[in-house]
Amino acid sequence: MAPNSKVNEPDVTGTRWLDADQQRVWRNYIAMVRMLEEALERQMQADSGLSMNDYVLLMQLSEAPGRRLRMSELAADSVYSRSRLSHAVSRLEDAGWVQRTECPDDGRGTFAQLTDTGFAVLAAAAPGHATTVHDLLFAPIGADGCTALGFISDTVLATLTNQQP
Amino acid sequence: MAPNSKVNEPDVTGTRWLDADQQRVWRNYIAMVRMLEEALERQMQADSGLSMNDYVLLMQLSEAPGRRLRMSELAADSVYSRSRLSHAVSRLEDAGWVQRTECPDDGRGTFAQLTDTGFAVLAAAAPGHATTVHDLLFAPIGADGCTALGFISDTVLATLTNQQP
DNA sequence: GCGAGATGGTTGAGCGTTCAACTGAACTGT
DNA sequence: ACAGTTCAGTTGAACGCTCAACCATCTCGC
Repeated sequence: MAPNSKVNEPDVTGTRWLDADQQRVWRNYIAMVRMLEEALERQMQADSGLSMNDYVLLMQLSEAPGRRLRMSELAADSVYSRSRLSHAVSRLEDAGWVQRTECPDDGRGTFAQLTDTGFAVLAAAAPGHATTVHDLLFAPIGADGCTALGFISDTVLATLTNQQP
Repeated sequence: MAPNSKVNEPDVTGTRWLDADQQRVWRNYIAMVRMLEEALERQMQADSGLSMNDYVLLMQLSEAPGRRLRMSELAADSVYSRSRLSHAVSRLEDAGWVQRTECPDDGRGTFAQLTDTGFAVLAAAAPGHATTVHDLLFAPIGADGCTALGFISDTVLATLTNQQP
C-alpha cells in the first residue's frame, strides 16, 4: 500500500506511486477542499438561505448576456451533467429565481433566464460570500499563494480538458 | 456584483470583494476541484467498482493500527458527519469490506474493522488511483507546484481549524 | 450514589445527484 | 423526401447525504 521508494518512476506493475511528500499534500488537499466547501456552504446557508450550488448557478446566469444561458452552456460552465442541471433548474424555477424560455433558433433548445427576484437574491448573497472567500482563502495564502493556486488550477484544468474527447 | 476597485479593503458595507485576479483564480479553483474529483471518481469506478468515498474510508482504516478505528475517529479523519459515516459503514458492512465491533473500553463506542476482503479490494484499487493522481495532478504541476499546494492546503486548513470552536 | 448533562452512535424522513431510458428536433446521406 | 443518427433536454427510480430525533452510556458535581 505504501510506496517503498521515493522515486517517481513506474514500478513493475506500471504504477506511479506517490512519494511521502505528495501523499501528505494530497491528503491535506482533500481535507482543505472538503472543509472549505463546508465552511462556504454553512455561511451561504446561514446568511442567505441559499445553497452554494444554487449560488453558483445564479451567478453564472447573472454574468451571461441577457442574464440567460442555454441549458447545455450552463451545464458545461458548471461542470454539471444535463440531468443534474435540469433538476436543479426545476427547483430554481419553483423558487421563482429562474424561468425557462424556449429557444427560437433551435427547437430543441431551452434558455434558463434569471428573474429579477433571482438577481436580487443573488445580489444580497454576494457580499457575504466574497468576504468569506477572501477571509478563508485569499487573505491567508497571500498574493504569492494566489498566483500559485492560479497556476495549479490552470495547469490541472488544461491537463483534464486536453484528454477529454 | 463586480468589484469596482482593485484594492482589498472592506467597502462601506464591510465587504471584502475579490479583485479580478482572485475571481479568476477562484473560478478555476472550483472547476479544477470538480473536474479532478469527477476524473478520479470515474477512474476508480471503472477500474475497481469502488466509489472514491468508499476508497478513502477503506484507506483510512487500512492505515490504522489493527486496521480498525472508532467511528468518531474515522469520521473526524474523513471530515464526515457521524450520521454520514454510520450510513456509509453500514453499506461497507453489507459489501463485506468492514465489520462493526464493539469497544470494550467504552460501552457507547463502536469500532469499524477492515476485513480481509476489504483490504484485498483496497489493495487492488490503490495502484490505479495512485497513478491517476500522479498523472493528473502531481506530474503536471511539478515539484514546485507540489510545494505550493502543500503550503496552500496547510495554511487554509490552519485557518479553518483555528476558528472552529 | 445519583441525577443532569455531555458524548458516541444509530435511525428514518426528505432532498439532491446519478443513471438509464425516453421524447422530440435537427442534421446526414441517398 | 425520408430513414438513420446525433443532439438537447426531461423524467423517474435508486442511492447517498443531511438533519433532527432518539437511545444508551459515560462523566461530573453534589
